[in-house]
Amino acid sequence: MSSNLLNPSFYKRTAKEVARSLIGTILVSRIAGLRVSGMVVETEAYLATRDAASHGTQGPNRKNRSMFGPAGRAYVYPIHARYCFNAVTGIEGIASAVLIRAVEPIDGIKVMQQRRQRESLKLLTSGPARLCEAFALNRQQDGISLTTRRTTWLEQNPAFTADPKSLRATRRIGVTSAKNLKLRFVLRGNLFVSGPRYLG
DNA sequence: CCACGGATGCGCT
DNA sequence: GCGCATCCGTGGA
Repeated sequence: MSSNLLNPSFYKRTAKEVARSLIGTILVSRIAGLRVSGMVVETEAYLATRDAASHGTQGPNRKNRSMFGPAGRAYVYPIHARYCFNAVTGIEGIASAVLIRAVEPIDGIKVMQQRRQRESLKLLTSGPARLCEAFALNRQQDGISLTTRRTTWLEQNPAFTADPKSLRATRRIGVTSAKNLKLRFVLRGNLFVSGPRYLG
């Protein structure tokens, strides 16, 4: 049971490795007494070096501080009046993280529908800010540990076997710099992957 | 299915 | 003001 919980050493790797490894794992939140979960099907890595799109490139400030913290904590930031959720990776003091861009809903679908004000399963969690709303993630979760089962965490999924053919790397979505790096990972063909179909 | 434009709040110039 | 790791509704193929 608790052996499924992803531990700090899982996150103490490069953002690219962690982004790839997170595909197929299970994201869980238990907030306001409501538990929801989903399988991670899309991630993006934001690197410690040579990545102009990373929020860490300007050095630490109040907004991005948790990105410089120890691996296995959350980095939640606001954008366009919404929130996006990251897992911090790598070495403490150097900013790197993995953005969770989409999950496939598993438990708590009614709760997600209520929070999202939508019925359609496809629109509940297919996008970084959509899944934050469905999982009730916001700045209150910024900096919290993901390696205890407190409010938000990630688990290994025993039912999922990573078929290398189903894992695909593409360019990241929405970034205005470092566009050409292939740091987005998706489960090929999964209905809940965000963005245009031709990107994989 | 895809492209487009407007809305949204925050931090910085 | 403006940019932003976004979302949603609309309109056309």
